[in-house]
Amino acid sequence: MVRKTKEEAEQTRKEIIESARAVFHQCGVSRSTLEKIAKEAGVTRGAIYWHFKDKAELFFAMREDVFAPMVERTDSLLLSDDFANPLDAIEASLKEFFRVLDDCPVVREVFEIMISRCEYVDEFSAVQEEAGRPAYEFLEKMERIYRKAADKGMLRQGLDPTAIARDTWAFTSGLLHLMLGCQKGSDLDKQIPAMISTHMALRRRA
Amino acid sequence: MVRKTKEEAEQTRKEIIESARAVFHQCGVSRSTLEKIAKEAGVTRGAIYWHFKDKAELFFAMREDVFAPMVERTDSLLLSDDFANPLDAIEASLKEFFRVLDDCPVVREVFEIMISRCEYVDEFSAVQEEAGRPAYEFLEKMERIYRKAADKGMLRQGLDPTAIARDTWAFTSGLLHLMLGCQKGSDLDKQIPAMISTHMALRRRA
DNA sequence: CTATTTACATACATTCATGAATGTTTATAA
DNA sequence: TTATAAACATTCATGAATGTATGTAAATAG
Repeated sequence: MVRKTKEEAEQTRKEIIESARAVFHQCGVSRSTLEKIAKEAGVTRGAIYWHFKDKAELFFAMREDVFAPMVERTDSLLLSDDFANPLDAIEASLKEFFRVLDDCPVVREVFEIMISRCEYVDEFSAVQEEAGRPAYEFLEKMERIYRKAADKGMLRQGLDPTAIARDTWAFTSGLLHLMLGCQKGSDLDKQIPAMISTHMALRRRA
Repeated sequence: MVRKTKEEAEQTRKEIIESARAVFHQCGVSRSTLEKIAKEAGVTRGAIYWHFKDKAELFFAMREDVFAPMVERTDSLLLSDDFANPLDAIEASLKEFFRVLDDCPVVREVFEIMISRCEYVDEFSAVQEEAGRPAYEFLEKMERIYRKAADKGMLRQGLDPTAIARDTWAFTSGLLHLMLGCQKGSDLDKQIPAMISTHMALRRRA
């Protein structure tokens, strides 16, 4: 039985991506053979080669599925007008980001793959650059919002918006890596909201 | 010409490690074949198998060569008695860490390999755990020193040593990852000392 | 209704990469 | 001085993994 309908084909495409995520997460990207992924998805390598040019393209597709919604989600909080204090927008956005990471296994797995189960060389160095752009955009957003907070007088005296934006930038990156890196026996997950609160409290007006 | 003297053998061992670092950095660990590494070192795979059980063991050796001196170096500053203010010890230690990373290519390459050119699965998941321990020890040290600073009255009012230790922990991890990840065209390197100063200034008594 | 694609499965050729086995000198210990 | 073992080089067998080429049945366009 071959030649499925268009919707069925789209479904197998999704199943291949799901399987790729599972196998990537378990074996690491380089040790994940297309045969394993195909078997996990209940298809043959032929199906994968039909939908994707090679493993790299499959990897990109898997990543994009998760990244875009994530950025949109956090940005909507970051740029929301519902917060009188811009610092509250930052705090809410950061907490939302890590909350999703904490209780959405799909998202978490993709981030774990990207952080500790992929080697960024050759075809994959492009991924690293693409992941670097959102990071820099995050920095710019932080700077803008901290400046707005300063204008509104919500920032603690003597703080430079650019400088503390960089501090928040590094803090967020580090939190992400620590959460996904040293997960095992640690109860870090539960302390993250408090850590974010502490971080923001450092820059609130007394 | 075979059967070198003991010192010569030790020398080729070191050359193998050097070559492994170069090849790991260029190709990523999984795509680094022992043949490539051997050729780079001017030996054959036989030599590598003589000195190391397999690629993983070679990887561990390469890592250990760089890590231990690094921890010792930063710890000596961190636990030094030369600083009247414990916060100065932290600041000096962090700056020293990133200074070495910045102008010692060997150290930088090893960290880059560990962060973005290695997949932490199977044999290598042990590496991640070993790298996680120093991270937790760093957290504990931070906590102790911040507490000491609090006792001496050098800490800004209302700050909890444990909480800001975690903040510094995440900050440092993030700085490391940002520095090694998004290196390319950014001038991040030059801003790192200022970022550390800013970070510490946030917790100094006004 | 049939011609053409689509959406795969199957088969094949080729290319590494590994680990072990074995060979070969030569330092070194006795 | 010689036996032993160190420090490699060479060779071999084997097992993936990849990409491509080809087969094929069913959906769909006309």
